[in-house]
Amino acid sequence: MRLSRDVVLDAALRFVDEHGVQALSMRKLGASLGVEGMALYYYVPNKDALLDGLVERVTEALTDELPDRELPWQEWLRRFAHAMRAVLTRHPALLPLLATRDVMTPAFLGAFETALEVLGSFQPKQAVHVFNSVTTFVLGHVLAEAGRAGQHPPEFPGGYPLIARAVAAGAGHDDDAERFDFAIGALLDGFDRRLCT
Amino acid sequence: MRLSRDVVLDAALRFVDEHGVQALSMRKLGASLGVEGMALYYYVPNKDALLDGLVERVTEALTDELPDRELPWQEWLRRFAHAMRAVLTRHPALLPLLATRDVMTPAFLGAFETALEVLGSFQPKQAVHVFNSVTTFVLGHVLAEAGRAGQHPPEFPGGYPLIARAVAAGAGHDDDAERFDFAIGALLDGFDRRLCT
DNA sequence: ATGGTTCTCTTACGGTGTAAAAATGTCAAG
DNA sequence: CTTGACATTTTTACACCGTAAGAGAACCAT
Repeated sequence: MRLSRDVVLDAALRFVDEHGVQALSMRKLGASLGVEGMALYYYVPNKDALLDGLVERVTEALTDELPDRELPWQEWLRRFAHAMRAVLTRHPALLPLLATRDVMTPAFLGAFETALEVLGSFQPKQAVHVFNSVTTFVLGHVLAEAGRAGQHPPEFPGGYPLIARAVAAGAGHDDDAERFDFAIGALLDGFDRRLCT
Repeated sequence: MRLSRDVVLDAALRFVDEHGVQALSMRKLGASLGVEGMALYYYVPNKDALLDGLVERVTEALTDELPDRELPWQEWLRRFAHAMRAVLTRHPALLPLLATRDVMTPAFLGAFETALEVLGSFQPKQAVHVFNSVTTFVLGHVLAEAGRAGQHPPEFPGGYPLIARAVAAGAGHDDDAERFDFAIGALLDGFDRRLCT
C-alpha cells in the first residue's frame, strides 16, 4: 500500500490502540507497515510531530459530533460533553497524550467557537470559563474512568470503612455513563444558577 | 550525603521539577546525586517504581491540607479542591504522571475516607460520585492550566471571531484561581441542588 | 585483622530517536 | 530503450536509555 502521512498516522493510531503509547517506536511502527523505521521520517519530521498528529486525529472526530447550535445552551453542552466523552473513550490508549499535549487543534477551536456562539447569554469571559470547565471536566473524568478500567476494585484491608461500605453498595461497578451524567448535570445546573444572578 | 529511598525520591522530585519527566533517566538522576545510575537500583526496584514513588510523595502532601471535618460539606469540598489544586500546582512537571498513573495511594484514600464522612448526607454511592467528580475536575483543570502556562495566548488568524473577542476581553489572562473558583462553585451548587430533591 | 553485610561500580545487552549518506524505485524527456 | 532527475527507502552510525549480573569497595562487629 502506498505510504503517506495519513497512512502513517492511521497505522500509528492502530498500533497505539493495540499496544499502548509506551510501546510505540518508530522502528516498530515502520515494521507494522512493512518498512524500515527511518522511512517514516520522510512523512513526519520526528516522533513528537507524529504524536501531535494523533492528537489532531482524535480531536477531528469531534467536529462531526457537534450538537445542533440551535439547542438551548444547557442541552448543547450536555450533548457536547457526551460526544466528547464518546470520542475520547474510543481511543483510551491515547488519553495520556491528550492529557499531556496541547489540544488546541483547529478542530477543537472549531468546537470552541461554536460553543461560544451557543453560550451567547453569558459574558464572553464567563462563556470561556464555562466551556473550559466542561472540557476540562470531561477529560479528567475519562482519564479517571480509563484508569479505573484496568484494575480490580481496590481492596481495603479495613482501614477505610466508609469506602468499603460505598464499594459494597455498588459504587465503582455501576455504569460509568450514569456517573458521568450525574456530574455533568450538576455542573450545568451550577452554571445555570450563576447565569440567573 | 547518605543515600536512601527517601533521598533518591527527593532528588528525583527536584530533578523533575527542574527538567521535566521526559528528561529524567536513571543515569542522570544518579549523576545528580554524585553516583552511578545503577546505584539507585539498590533503593528502587526499577524506574516505574520510582515514578510511582513520586506520585505517592505528591499525594502525601494532601494529607496535611485536609480541611476541618466539622465544616459543612460544600465548604469542605471547596477548600479541599483548592488544597488539591495548590498541591498539584506545586509540582506542575509531575502532572503527566498524576494523569497517567494510579493515584489511589494511602494518602489519597485517606482524603477519600474523610470526604465520605463529610458527605454523610448523601447516599454512599452518590457521595462517591461527588468526590470523584471533584478530584477529577481538579486534575483536569490543573492539567489545562499548566498546559496553557507554557504557551503564548494562541493566535487566531481570523477564523474564530468569538474566541478572538473573548481573548480580547481578557479571557486567558485573568487569575487562574478565579476561573477555578467559578467552576468549583458551580459544580458544588449543582450537587447541592441534587441533594435537595 | 577478619569476615560478613551493605552498598556502589563495571560491564554488557538490546532497545530507543534520529542524522547522514547510500541505495533503490519511479517516471518523463530524449 | 536509455538517461537522468527526483521521490522514496534502506544502511550505517551515534549517543542515549533501562536494567541484569557480577565484581569491587566500604563499612562495622567480632
